[in-house]
Amino acid sequence: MQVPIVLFWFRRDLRLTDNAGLYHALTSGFPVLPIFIFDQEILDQFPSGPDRRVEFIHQTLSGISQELQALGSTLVVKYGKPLEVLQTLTEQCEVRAVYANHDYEPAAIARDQKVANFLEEKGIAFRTFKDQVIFEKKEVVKDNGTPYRVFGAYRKKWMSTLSDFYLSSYPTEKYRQNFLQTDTQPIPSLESMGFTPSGDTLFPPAQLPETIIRTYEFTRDLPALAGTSRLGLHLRFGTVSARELTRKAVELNSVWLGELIWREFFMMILFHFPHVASRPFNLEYEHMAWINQEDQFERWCNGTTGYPIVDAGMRELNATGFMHNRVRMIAASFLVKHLLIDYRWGEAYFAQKLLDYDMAANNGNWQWCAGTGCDAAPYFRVFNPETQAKKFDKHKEYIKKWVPEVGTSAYPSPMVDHAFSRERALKTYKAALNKARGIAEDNR
DNA sequence: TGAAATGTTGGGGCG
DNA sequence: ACGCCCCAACATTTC
Repeated sequence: MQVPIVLFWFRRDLRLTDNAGLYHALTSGFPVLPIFIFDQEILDQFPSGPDRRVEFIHQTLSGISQELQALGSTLVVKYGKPLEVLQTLTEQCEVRAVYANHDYEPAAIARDQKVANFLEEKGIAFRTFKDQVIFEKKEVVKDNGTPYRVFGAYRKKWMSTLSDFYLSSYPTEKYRQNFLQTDTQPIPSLESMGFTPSGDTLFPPAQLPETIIRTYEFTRDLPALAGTSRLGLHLRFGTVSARELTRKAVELNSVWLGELIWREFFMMILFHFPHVASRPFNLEYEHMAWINQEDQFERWCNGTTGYPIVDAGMRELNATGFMHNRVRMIAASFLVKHLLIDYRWGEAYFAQKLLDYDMAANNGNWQWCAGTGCDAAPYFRVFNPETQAKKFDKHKEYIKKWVPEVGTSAYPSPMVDHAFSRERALKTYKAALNKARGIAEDNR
């Protein structure tokens, strides 16, 4: 004898509070069975060994599972292909609907389309909701209905569209009794999915550091300070609510609010221009004659370029899965402009290493640095790594933390000359544009 | 959310 | 006294 239920499918929204899709599931009139699927096809591409992001998800799911257990319910966690897992579950249980939150990355959209087709065949509703952003898709577009390409204009419209309506929380905790009452199910171990625990179970806290946010614009560029929120990881996996953060940002600091709007800007860009996932937003830069020298890329990855601020950043990334935002810009600019290595190489490296990796933000910011992106830094803006270090790490506190041998014979000399590299970058970018425009004229 | 090159201004030394 | 030069400081332009 089976009771009809609905599923809530956790993806990038790993929290029980203020969760749009979960709220709608809990108020559907049917008991809710929450599920999470470790996507085997994605995880199998990852190298075996420790993976901090998988561990973070695993740890978070354990917490959710315990909370549900205390309510007499459970979280069902599976390791497999989403479609197959859903097929099995819909055979085992009488599922009336599947609830989830919107996911905007191209691969996620394709996955959800397949799931939607399957569920439709079975006569099961697939109900999805906006949750990870304040405004999605076409909610903030120009008056003529086309997407913005300039951040300042987008922000203005975003701000004028904002109202309390968009920021109010979904009171999921009021409906906790609507989880399906059932026995606890175990969560697959990291080992069973091909990973080994790293032994480091510490992650940045999911609370907004109010003091840091209040003074954000005065401290955000100083990598030696803890002057940034470090909430990227939590925004990525939905362990904080975007609505709650935005409410606080409105209250505390419009500059920091701007960072949240940048996040939505790049998500909007990826949604409307999915080609950016693999190609430059500005297609003229497909004509860039990247040098792409592997041994140079390796030195950048390892943090042995001979430019201390770049090396400090890369070593921080390699050691912790985090890099301070100012240093991300300097390191990215160096790879792209000084070494003339395709921004996609750097993008892929950050994707592999960053705990807070988010496709839209990573892609948007790399393209911003490379000058290939939407409303990007102009190509001729070339960071001087030494000037940047003097400005933002005057006393070399950050540099010495990550590059202790700086100033000794153990530290390499600069792998490329700044003045030379700068000139070379300017010439190469200009040549790419000339080529693109020449071809465009031929086609007329 | 640059940096470098070039241009302008104005104070002070000096003949 | 005055013009000239130097050059730092600041502003503008260019990449």
